Amino acid sequence: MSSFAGRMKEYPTISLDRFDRENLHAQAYFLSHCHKDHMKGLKGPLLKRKLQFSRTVRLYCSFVTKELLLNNPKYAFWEENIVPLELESPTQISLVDEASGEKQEIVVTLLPAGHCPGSVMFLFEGGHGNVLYTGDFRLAVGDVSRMEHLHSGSRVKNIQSVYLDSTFYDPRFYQIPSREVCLRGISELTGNWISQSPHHVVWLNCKAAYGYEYLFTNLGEEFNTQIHVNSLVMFKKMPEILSYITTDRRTQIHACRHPKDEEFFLGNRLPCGCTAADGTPLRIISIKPSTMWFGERSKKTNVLIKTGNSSYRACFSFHSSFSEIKDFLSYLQPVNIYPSVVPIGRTLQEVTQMLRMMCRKQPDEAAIVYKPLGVLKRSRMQPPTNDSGSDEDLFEGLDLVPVRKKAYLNQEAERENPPETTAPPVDESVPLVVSDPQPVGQNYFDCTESNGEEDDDDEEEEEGKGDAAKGTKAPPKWEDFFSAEMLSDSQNSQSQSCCSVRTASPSRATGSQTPELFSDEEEHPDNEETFSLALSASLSDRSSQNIEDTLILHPETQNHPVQSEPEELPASQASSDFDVPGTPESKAPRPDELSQLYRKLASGEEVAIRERRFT
DNA sequence: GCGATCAGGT
DNA sequence: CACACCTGATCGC
Repeated sequence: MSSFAGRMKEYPTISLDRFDRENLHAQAYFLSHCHKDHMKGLKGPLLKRKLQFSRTVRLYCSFVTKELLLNNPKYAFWEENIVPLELESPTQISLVDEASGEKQEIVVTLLPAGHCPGSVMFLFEGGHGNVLYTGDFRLAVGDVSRMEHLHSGSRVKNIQSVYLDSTFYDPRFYQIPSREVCLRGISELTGNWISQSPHHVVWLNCKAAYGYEYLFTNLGEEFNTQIHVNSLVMFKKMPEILSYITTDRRTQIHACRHPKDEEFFLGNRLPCGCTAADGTPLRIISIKPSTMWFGERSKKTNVLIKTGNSSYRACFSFHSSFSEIKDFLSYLQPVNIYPSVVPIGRTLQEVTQMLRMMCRKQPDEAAIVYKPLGVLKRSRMQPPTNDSGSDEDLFEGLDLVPVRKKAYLNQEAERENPPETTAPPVDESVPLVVSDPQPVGQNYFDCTESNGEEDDDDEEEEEGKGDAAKGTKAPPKWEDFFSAEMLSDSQNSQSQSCCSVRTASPSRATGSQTPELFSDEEEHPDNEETFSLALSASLSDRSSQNIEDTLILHPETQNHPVQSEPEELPASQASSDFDVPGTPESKAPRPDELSQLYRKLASGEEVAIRERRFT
């Protein structure tokens, strides 16, 4: 769960995904997606009051997120202050200090995050550098290399800091089967079951959260049916999702919920109470999407596990795996990385240390490391700074020191996996000093920011002992996962001149579909009235044959090798300089445009990932 | 009665 | 298999 306190060092007057405490004073708010752990304080009375007195405070998010948010009346007071932004459209925003009238301009670009419908990452470009706040994300290996707005021509933009969804940034979660593979597993199991008879139904035991929608749309499409859910209202403006869900219980695929649904299921009942008309009992299996991960060398990559007579667990992840995150970071090579999550069993120090290895190597640090006696002192460019207060208290409780790469020379080289994605050079061109905030798409920045205060280095031995003492099974040593090769790789890639892009399966930018989002929106199915499936009683009973106990599906067997197909990329890509409309308040789209937008966003259409980009 | 927080559940 | 929630108990206002 996110423990991000809401603010970024570079732009401390804005708050993201946190709306309580210090964040009450922010000049602008950003919501990456509509999960509750990213909405803390968002309906608070203090914030509500603030809005009544402020003329300038806005909440920026995607169109889909706005729609999902306003679906809950508790957030309705935001309506006038929400500015939905289109994906991949750099937008200039004024940050206004209402007391002094001071203004600061910043450009924000929403990038698809693949976490749930409407989920985005925020790229900020302004006087204090380019920073990327990922929110929660699931991107496949290679996806980042196709994101136009992270590039400037053929170069990767110079990213000062990444505020990272580090949920699975731990070698234990080295690999998580791809979305496509997981989907195929679920799809095959579903198909095998429901084709046996009309009485065979599948219950998708999904938690109440957005993110499963793409499962519904894909299954709906594949089996030419609709999935039964409790409510359609949240998707009323998202036809691409809406067309695959229904409140009509006469369907063989259900994702409905009930507070006692597990109990129901044990009694062979669906959460909606649906039964067969003629008294023939339904034959129900449950499929529970949940995260499954595998270590680096594990050959076991089953995406389905049988957990009971008629229940299954299916692999499904909202978050990128360790190797996906590594790919993402080693491509971007930010100067700093700040984790927003500490994986359980880990400590912040460990994660921070692991992340250091993914940071860009700082030239002056190389000097420090390799030329110990203070040779060369490079002159530093100080970023323009108006931080008046101390930054330290921004990150309450979290010891978030700028993470920078150090030399780790003691790794055994033993890595067979080649670097996942090769990064083009980072654009370190000298920033123009910004006198005029208009020009956007430009990197102001500086790669040698505050150095500094790094006093805490070696605490990990203690931590390790602590873990052992607690009896927690010690997670694998992370050092093993960063071999010398990898370290040198991230350096090499800087000197590489062209971008080799892999064609990994494009990730769905925005999935779609889920039952109830907000708890306060009830409307439970009425279980008194049992609906009947009007079906013939031809029940082929091969029901209770035992299926093997564990694994059902090996993705490898159907996985198309994700080799790097060359992909027709001219080595010299025309550098399109991005035009940035100055759209401080982003005009409201017309209704027709809007519904198109919703469709795109909601369907998980690959909005971001257009092949055309490098042509 | 509402909200925040925690424990415990899936 | 560790997600993103629920519910229920307790406490303070």
